[in-house]
Amino acid sequence: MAVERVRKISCQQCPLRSLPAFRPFEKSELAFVNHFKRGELAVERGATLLAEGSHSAHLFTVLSGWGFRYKLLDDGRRQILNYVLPGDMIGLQGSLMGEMQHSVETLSPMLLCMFERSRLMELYRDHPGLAYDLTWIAAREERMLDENLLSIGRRSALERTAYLMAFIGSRARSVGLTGSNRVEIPITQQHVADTLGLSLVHTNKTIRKLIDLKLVQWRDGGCQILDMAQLMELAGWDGLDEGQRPLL
Amino acid sequence: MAVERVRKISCQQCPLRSLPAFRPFEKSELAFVNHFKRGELAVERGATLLAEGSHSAHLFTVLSGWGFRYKLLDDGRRQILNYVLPGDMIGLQGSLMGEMQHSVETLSPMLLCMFERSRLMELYRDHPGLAYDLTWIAAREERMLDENLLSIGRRSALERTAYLMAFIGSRARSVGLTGSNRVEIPITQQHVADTLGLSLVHTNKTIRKLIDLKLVQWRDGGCQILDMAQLMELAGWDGLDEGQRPLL
DNA sequence: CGCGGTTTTGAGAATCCTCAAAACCAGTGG
DNA sequence: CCACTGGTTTTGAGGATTCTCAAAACCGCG
Repeated sequence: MAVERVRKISCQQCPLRSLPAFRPFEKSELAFVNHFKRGELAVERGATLLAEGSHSAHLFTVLSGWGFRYKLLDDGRRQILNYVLPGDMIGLQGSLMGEMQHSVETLSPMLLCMFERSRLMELYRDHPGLAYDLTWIAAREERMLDENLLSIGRRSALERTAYLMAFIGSRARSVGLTGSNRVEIPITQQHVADTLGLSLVHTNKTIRKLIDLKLVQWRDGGCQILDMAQLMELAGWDGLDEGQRPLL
Repeated sequence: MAVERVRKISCQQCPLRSLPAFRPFEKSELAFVNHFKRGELAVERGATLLAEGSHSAHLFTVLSGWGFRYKLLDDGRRQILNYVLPGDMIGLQGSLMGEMQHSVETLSPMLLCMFERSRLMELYRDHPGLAYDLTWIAAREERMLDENLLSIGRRSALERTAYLMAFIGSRARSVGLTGSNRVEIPITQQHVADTLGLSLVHTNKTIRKLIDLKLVQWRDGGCQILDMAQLMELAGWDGLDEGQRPLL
């Protein structure tokens, strides 16, 4: 995984932080986060950031780029568990519990914020607000997984696909990833299939229906959302109710 | 939900705490948890402990009994997300984030430990170790959901069913729920179906195969695990690697 | 004995899968 | 500039899995 260290931008002037999706931080919190941050990391598309079974889990926050978390069965069947977008933490589970039980791979070039795992205790000791935030972040992930589970378990292929597009689309929109006013998602239909528990062929036929309905577009090796409202309607999904969230 | 308050047993002499599954607590931690605990609650089978959409989420730990978390689609389709056993927390997600996004129902009479949600900040402020534990607990739930997602998404009906039996069985065993040396699980096949994303009929036919293989038994309105190792083998599942975990 | 909840069985149908091959497309090297 | 390559999308066809509908059997309980 060709990796490149780059200079460290201070958290105080992190471009993400000004987005309305994130709650404003106190000066002291910001100072600690900045102290907690070791540096930045640039990785290319297709890199494996964290590997299942590994014990040296690092702790990151995504500054830019897309990725996904997944697990494999012994015979190679893959299940994508969730996607990671700018502002999301990676490796919290592994940092707390020791061994990684899932892998994380990039879908695009990605810029990451690396944290000093050894300072985690310091965080809990001196910054209860941030500690609370970390639990909150874990609970948010849990919530997304609950939704995904509902989707895979109980929605039809068409509903599921519509749900996934709307889900990723609205997450992307919330962090300003609206390239030329239209959300673009750098995933292949194989990723969609592995997320939804469907075969590639059937996924393709299902996506085609969404394309024919003009709800999405498939271009340049990725997906564009054309009509979020209709997708949500089709999926019977109300959207994420998130107010502001913490950004570490 | 006919509810009955009962007297408060001190956390210091909580019967669960002596199980090897739980990490020993410091005196000061125990003292705080005891202070955090408001009292106990006894509910009967079939009670709805927490309801999706509700804002008055309480925070509990299960002392005894079984339950499950679930979500519903508008038309009534139900997805069971996970089960709750003695030692598990209920309502953490809702306590932190405000609104409940799932419901919790009991599968048996249940005895609960109620916590004073207003003291959560106190916990984060004065007990970093416990704060860490709460994040850990959230991460553990996330891990279980990851597993369930993998199962529903990528395992066949037979593998899925074997996985679920082994999963619940080993969780039960880890908290000493081995009634007469054989794990007994108080769920119906409808619950299994709603957990695995299968229809009731197909679930029944799949369970029958496991019964014919003498891996499980179905008796007295519940399920008994006969051969955990074989179930794990069939599912291609390695088991929970959990060491000791916190008990709040 | 009757009742409600649960499990079981059968049968036909819909969904979704696998296999296989073609089409498409961007990037690479000749 | 074009042929080649590897990755991705598309299409067709047959088959397996899983679903729905319907009814019967079972079972503890009042």
